[in-house]
Amino acid sequence: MSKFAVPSQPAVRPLVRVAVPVPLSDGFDYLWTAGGAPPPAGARVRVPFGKGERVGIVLEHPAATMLPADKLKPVLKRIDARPVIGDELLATLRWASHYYHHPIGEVLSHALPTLLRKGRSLDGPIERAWQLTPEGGAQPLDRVAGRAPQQARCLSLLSQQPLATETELRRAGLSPDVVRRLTAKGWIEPCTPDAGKAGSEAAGASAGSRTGSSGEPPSDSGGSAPTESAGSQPPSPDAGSHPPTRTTEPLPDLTADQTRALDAIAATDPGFKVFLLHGVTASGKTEIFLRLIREQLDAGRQTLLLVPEISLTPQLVERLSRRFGEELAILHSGLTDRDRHDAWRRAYRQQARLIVGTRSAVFAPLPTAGLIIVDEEHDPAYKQERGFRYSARDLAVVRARRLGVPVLLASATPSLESYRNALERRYRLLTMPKRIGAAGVPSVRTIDLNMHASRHGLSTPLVTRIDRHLERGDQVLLFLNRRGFAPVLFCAECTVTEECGRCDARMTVHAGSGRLRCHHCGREAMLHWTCPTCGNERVAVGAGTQRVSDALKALYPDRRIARLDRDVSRTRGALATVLGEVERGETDIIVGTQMLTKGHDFPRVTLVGIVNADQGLLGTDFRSEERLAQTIVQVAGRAGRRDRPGEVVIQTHYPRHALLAALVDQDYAAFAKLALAERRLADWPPYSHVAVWRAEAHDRDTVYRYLRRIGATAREHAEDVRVLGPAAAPMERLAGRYRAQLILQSGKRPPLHRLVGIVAGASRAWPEARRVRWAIDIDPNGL
DNA sequence: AGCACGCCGACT
DNA sequence: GTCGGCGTGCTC
Repeated sequence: MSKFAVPSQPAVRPLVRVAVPVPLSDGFDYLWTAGGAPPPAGARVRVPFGKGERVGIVLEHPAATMLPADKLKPVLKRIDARPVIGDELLATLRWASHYYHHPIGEVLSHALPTLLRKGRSLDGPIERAWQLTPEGGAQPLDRVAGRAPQQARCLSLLSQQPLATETELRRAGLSPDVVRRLTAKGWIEPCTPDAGKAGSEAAGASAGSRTGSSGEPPSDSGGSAPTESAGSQPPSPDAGSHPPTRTTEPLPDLTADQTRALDAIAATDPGFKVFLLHGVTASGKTEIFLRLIREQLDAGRQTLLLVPEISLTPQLVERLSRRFGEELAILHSGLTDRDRHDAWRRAYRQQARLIVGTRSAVFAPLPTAGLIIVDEEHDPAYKQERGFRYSARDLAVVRARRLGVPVLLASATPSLESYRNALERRYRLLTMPKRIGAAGVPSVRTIDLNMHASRHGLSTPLVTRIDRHLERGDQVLLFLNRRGFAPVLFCAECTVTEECGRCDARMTVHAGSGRLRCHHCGREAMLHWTCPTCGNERVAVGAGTQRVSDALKALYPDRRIARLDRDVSRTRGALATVLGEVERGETDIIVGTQMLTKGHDFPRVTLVGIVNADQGLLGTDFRSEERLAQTIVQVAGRAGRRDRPGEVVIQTHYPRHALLAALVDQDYAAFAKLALAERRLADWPPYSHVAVWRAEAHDRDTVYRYLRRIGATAREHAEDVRVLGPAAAPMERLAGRYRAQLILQSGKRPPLHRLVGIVAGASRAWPEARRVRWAIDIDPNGL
């Protein structure tokens, strides 16, 4: 009778709590009726959900449920015998779901490649790819053809494309036997399919027709009982032999800085530890990575290397592929579902021991992790800006802690968050202040635009310097973070500029195509120079990359001038073509945007001009100065890498600005300390923690009605949390929607997270919440 | 998020 | 008389 009575049923039917990929709840309870032990946490199951069925992931096995018995449905079937998501990753993802206030089902589905999300089996063959070895490439085809025509055909095929997959070879009518014989001779070798493809795309070559189709049965999804093929299990650390990896090139000698950094890492106790490697451009950070990765491979452990964008780092991928060949797996959004599935499973099966990828690769399976590296850790691309708004860099640290492995954050321009952690000894700071070679640190100076007029973005002193460097036969790089011809189309008569109409933004003039384009929503319109209201001739004010490169062509008709921005790189292969021409010295001046600051090095460039630094100085955001400093230092780092001294000039109306002064007179570390002092005074991150509550709708009132209610509720419950707003987002209208935000700020995380949890829980039931698109952004990149 | 049900306008 | 608009509610 008492509520403490022991349940009379001796055996309760087991329950499983399942994460289903819907933006709701922390899991749905189901019955396990199939007998035997229910699937373990991290394994996929197919469950009835609403009218249909979904693939979910088992979270736990609760002893009891709040749900009335008549609502409980049984699990339809088990998909995996073993977890697809191991305990460590599952725990990290549950933590992330909580920390970023995002539903667990969606968080978990982010961690899996599409095919696994849909229920595709873990088992099944992984397609291999083959490429020519140098010896294979050197074989005279006609001689081979005399004795082994099939082998010759295979060699010929592989000389026409960088690699071929098993399917492609089979389609070409080449038997596995031919492939085996050629491998035995050392004329061809297996390689990483995705690496070769990334490389070949970067080289402008077509990767051919290998999409979608596969040699695997198309629908083994969720089918029969899971097979127990050995390959699908996470093997013990030393299962299988370590395939020999190619080291065709001798290891380069280390600089004193590199040796010191590596020694410092080697000298620390094993286990979790965060290193911040602050190495100036060209100080040889990559070689540090390579040595550390090699060490892990030799110990049979996996390394995860995160990079901001694969497509911009073909050089790195190529270098990794050369050194680590078959042990490399690449994960990024540009892969086909099929390739991603394969790469993911190679990591899961430990056939891949080096996993390189962008943001979402932080969720890669790492059954024998030994090290995590985050390259360019300051890069905003690590933050996902929609849906599940996580920071891959921060999650890398969280994951490393749980894995008990070291994590290396590296950058020439560390984020202020990481830098502060290093200064306060929570992270171990490793510095590499010197460049490899004799080039030394470039000289940096400003050009005061108040004293020197600029035409088409170019001031006389800048042009003078360009002259000098060109005459010496050197290359010039001009950086301008603005595409198109001009950002403003202005009528002097009406004093009116052409606006987007859907956004609070001006239309950018694209003179080449004779169009106006909104860079925020993509809207396009015809470009008419005559003003529609008064008929006056309008003028283009300001300069974009197109205008600057046009002006340079007029100024230097005999020089080869190239432009690189998103407009150019949209054309397939154009990025690689332009970069290749610059690299080979076939270009004299390269003008471009952000794209130039990432990944690629330009060894012949001796002058870097920053056409306009002022946009960043006038930014509204607490992070805009940090971003500008990072951009300037990164682009400056492209100059004079080898034996030639580099020169950097910055055009600005604010040459006395303290930030620029710090960068000109000293270095990034000096800037960072200055910027941190300002952040502390203003109580911005990393000295406070911020969550932004964003909302948007077609109607302005709807947005504010919602956010005012969020604000009121937040203020009601706020303890140690400041609630600011609601206020308009920096661009209030974007693509026809009104956007506003509420800022929650606190010196401590726990009260902030508690408050966000309370308000989020309450607000989900409000009718106001249904009328807006809303999101909670923890640790926002910007406001 | 999907997907249903449900109650009010312009069409064959 | 129907097709279909999206408001509201539900998913173990």
